[in-house]
Amino acid sequence: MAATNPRTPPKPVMRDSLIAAAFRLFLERGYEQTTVDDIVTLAGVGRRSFFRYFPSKEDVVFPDHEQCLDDMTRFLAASADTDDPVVRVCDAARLVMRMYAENPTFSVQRYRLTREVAGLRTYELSVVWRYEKTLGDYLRTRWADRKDGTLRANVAAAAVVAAHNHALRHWLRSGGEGDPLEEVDRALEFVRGTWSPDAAAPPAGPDASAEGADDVVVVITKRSTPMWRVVREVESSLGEG
Amino acid sequence: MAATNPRTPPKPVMRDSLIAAAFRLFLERGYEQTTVDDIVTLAGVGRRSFFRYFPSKEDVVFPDHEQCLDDMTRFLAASADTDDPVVRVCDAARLVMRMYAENPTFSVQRYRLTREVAGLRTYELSVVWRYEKTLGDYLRTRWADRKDGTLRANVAAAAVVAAHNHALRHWLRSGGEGDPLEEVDRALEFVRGTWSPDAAAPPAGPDASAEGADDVVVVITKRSTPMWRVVREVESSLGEG
DNA sequence: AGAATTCCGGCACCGAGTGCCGCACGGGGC
DNA sequence: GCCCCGTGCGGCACTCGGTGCCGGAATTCT
Repeated sequence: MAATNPRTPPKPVMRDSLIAAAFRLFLERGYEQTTVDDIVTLAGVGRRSFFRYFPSKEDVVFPDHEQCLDDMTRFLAASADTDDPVVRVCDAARLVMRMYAENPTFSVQRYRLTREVAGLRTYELSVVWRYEKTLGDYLRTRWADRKDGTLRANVAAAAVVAAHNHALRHWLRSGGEGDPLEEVDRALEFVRGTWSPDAAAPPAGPDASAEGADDVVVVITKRSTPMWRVVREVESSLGEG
Repeated sequence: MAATNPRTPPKPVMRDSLIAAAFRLFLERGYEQTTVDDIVTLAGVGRRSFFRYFPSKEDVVFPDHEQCLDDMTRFLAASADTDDPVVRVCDAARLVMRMYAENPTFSVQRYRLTREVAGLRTYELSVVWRYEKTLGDYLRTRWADRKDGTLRANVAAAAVVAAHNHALRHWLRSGGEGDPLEEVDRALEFVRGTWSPDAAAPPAGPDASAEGADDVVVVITKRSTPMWRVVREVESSLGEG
């Protein structure tokens, strides 16, 4: 071995070396076949230090999500009230995709792990849930005055997360080829266009948005139709303005 | 609890007594403060038997989800191709809500546990994910010919699950008062009306099943909506016929 | 330099989960 | 009656993730 580098710029040297050692072992012999003792032995540190930097063995697989979640929270907190909430939330989702895109090989390797190991998959689920909750909380406050605002917020957050994950997984399955940002844009556009028709993207002129409050309900019935149901549909949709 | 379910071929005596003992201890001294040894001691059985009936300590908190997931899978597999996929998926979500509604007190107690204990929350997340995946798989096969079918399926499944959870959590937070089925119907109606405009239909539609070909397309758009988008939705939904 | 704080390693310990073995059933078969 | 065999249960003994605690070394402050 060459002489150790005397330059140690920041402080997270041990943290990074633990991540490196962990992934080396995870990829070559599997996650569950690797014990924490194996990791700390390879990294040349004490076992106790591992749990100082990572609260659990699973956390070492997702070392950057905590930071990304902070970024998203700050991003949403810094949004103006004039912005379209849905657009803002889509941009927040793009933040996550950008994090994945920064290290394609690392992201792909991690994806292979999470696909095989059930424990890592559930851990990733909990991370995704925190993202979704962050988006949902933001939408909830923005739509606090709206009737069914919380329901709308929950569903919208779930749809955005689902679209993001769709694009992300497709990109990861391809091995990190192509531009994931482009893919997630397509998916989010689909969500925004299909789910939330207000403030459509392509035409920048949303008519009757200022103080109109005039709901437009279009009912198209083809052939014979049980009218009682159509009436109920219209009534229920008019009931929530 | 009286013996209710006749569909239990094996002898669930020990299993039920383990569940009862576990919840007694969980509710009186907390989940993490209760060890598996405490449970088996109270139940009067050996420690090894616990893990014969429940693969992990968390599984004892969700003893009925496995059965419910099977029910949902069978329900979707038994659906005719003429059914509206979205309606079918909403009915599948109702199945889950019905399971919760069968034992309100038990559901509320479990809800309190999952709210406090982080480990149980992530476990519940993994269960919800399996439901969502089941719904998504079904929609994916139904929309295989559609452009962006998988994206549509993922987002729709996520929206349905989010709406279901919204109604469920609201009902659980109220302590199990009122009719949760009614609440989930409202929430699912919102999703179907807002997200998927094609073919609004009653859950048990007696019409349109005899000789078919009488498609009813109802498009409801809230607020002012760019008409080109409505037209596009109608056209695409008519193209499937 | 001396003191205080922080960082690290090495225990000892707890609890979840597993493999293995022995035992007590219970039911045929003869 | 006996023996045989499959099954369900209990009781180890063990691994491994995770935590509390303490002593020592490195670093920083004054």
